[in-house]
Amino acid sequence: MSRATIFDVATRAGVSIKTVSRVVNNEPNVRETTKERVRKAIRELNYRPDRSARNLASHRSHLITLIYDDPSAYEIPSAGYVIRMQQGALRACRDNDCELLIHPCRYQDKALGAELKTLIEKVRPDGIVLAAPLSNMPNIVRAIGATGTPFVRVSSGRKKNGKHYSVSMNDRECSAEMTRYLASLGHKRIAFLTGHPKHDAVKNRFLGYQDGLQESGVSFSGDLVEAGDNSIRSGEACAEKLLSRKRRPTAIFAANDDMAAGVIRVADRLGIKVPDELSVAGCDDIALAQQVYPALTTIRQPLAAMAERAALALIEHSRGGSDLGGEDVFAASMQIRESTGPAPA
Amino acid sequence: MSRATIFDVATRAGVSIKTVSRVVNNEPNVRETTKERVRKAIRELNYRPDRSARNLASHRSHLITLIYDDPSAYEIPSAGYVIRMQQGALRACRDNDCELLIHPCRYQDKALGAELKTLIEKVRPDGIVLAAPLSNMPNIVRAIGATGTPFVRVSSGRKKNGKHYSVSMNDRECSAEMTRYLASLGHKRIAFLTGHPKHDAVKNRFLGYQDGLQESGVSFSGDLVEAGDNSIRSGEACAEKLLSRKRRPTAIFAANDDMAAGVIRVADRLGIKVPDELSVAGCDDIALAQQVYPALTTIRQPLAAMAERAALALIEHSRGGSDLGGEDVFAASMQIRESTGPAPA
DNA sequence: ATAATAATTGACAGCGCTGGCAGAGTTGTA
DNA sequence: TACAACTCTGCCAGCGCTGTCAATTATTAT
Repeated sequence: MSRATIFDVATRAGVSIKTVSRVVNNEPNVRETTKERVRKAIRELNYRPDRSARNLASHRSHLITLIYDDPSAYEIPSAGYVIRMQQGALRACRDNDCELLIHPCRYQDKALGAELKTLIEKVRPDGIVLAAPLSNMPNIVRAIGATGTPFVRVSSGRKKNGKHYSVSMNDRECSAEMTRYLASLGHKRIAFLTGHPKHDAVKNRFLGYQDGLQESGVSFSGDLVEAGDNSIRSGEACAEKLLSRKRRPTAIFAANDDMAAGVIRVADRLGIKVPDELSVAGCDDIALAQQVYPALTTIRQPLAAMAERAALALIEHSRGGSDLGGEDVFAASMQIRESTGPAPA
Repeated sequence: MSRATIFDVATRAGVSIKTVSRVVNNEPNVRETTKERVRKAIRELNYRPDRSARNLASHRSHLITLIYDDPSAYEIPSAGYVIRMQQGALRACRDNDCELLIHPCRYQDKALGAELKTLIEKVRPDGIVLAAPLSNMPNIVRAIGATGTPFVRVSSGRKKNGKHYSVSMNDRECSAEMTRYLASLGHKRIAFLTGHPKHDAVKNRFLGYQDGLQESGVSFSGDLVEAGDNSIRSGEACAEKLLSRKRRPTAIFAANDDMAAGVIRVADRLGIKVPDELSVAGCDDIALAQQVYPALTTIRQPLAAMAERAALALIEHSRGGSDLGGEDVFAASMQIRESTGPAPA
């Protein structure tokens, strides 16, 4: 026996297929008793609307696409970043009768704009969630915008761009908070490791660091800033420079967790006790943060919640709801663990 | 101007829509000159077939669903496992005009069978890739089988089950190889850390360890086996027991990388040099394996390739191709890094 | 050359659902 | 009581494509 169609349900409930459609889609103006009769028939026949037919007739795909830079392409550990985004976006989709399509890609790819354009034309999703760092790349944003498909940018760094709705994080404020926290522990020489210059979020963190110093009455010194590139290795390199000085810093705040892990590793090699002689803080709260010893004090991004909000906005928009505009800012939260402590006397 | 339909293409090429359909779907029996004319029209109109219409008419969804246990549910680091599976499955889909739907879930969930059944009835994918450990759970396999949707089990441990096609790994052989490798370095006291008893793959590794010992002429001793549960903590606990003995092992082979990382951490604390005084080997080659110091010798699973094969088989099957049956076994590969070396004199 | 066969093309009926609109039934109001 | 203003329901025309099958044309065998 083949699967039940809307016609079977209508027949069994003694109504027209249109009425069944109304019940299935929660449209108004159906008498409660009728509704109940239809629901009963649906249950009895185990009826499930056919997605293709529904999509064809309604001109909606019920598909949201999550586009992100593929971490496995570089064997970097931030797979967790992706998983958490997926989790949030999926939550929104599952709650709203949509499906999520994922599209990992490589931000360095010269032809990425064209690739995404083709993808979008093929799939025709109702909306697109564009994750950082792609969300901060003007050519990508432009390519997607050109397709006319609604999209939401999710980025850790805020960026003034009134044209598109975006979901972002208070990166700068949070870095300032972390800096103030370190200062409140008595640290005076707080170093900062900047990250990859192409990565916007990381710039905001540096600004936040400067804010925090100022707010704490600690003067900024360029000597205490080393430039990394987000990798563990670069964190090690920076740490070696900083920790081999006569007056070394008592705290190091890295723009991401990988570099912070590198700092911890170097401190260990040099016999510098963390946190007794050196406090180390990171940013991102990747899985590694809890795997290093001592566990890393860091900043946790509400990635899942951000992606969920983004997907939700798109779904509502596709239902003919609200316009997509403005910006939603999520608050990151400090995760104080074992790698930070009072400044040494 | 709205998007071009098959009708527009047909008109422009001066053929019937059916012929356009033939060209688009690579059906045989279309004259080359006609084909070229149609292709030209397609290019000029930037025509893309409508997925919904096509799916509706062809009774295929062009959707493959990847079902897996959600790592982010436990904050465990093996997000990389999922990412690699996704990558492989996506490759197959992208190459074959299909899309991938992901469905993370929790294997402990009592109602998981029902959840999956609902999902499948709603989405009606052309096929399902079922990842370990779900692929080894009889009730899940049964629930999915009951829907009638073709599925492929992907598991690291082999399992005799003639009924369904499955893609698996030579876990046991590979563990034996690793054990022989350690023995060949002169190690006589090679300890093994078993993993979570519910995790099938891990059992095979223990068997492989025993095989390897035997093949190397090293006698097995229950004293050298400690029971962990796959976590870093349990690896630490096991290592503490093993390394505090009067005659401690000179090599420790852990059933997964997390536990191996725990061993390295303990060795470090106890001042035991790795690999000079102790060789450590793991299994899985998660990102952490390269982040610990020294980098971990381990076994790399061809996860992406396995998932790709699985998805490919499903796609071919959905095209009316081959039956799904039997088993494909993939070979894992040893990754020899810095954590293993000659046995101390 | 002619019949038989194969290759190529087209006509058309759906696939299962939603949107628009009209008709029927109800309630409210003067 | 009559009429307007709702609320509820059904009819039907697609949505854009594929499957089936018949028609037409090219090729090969006799």
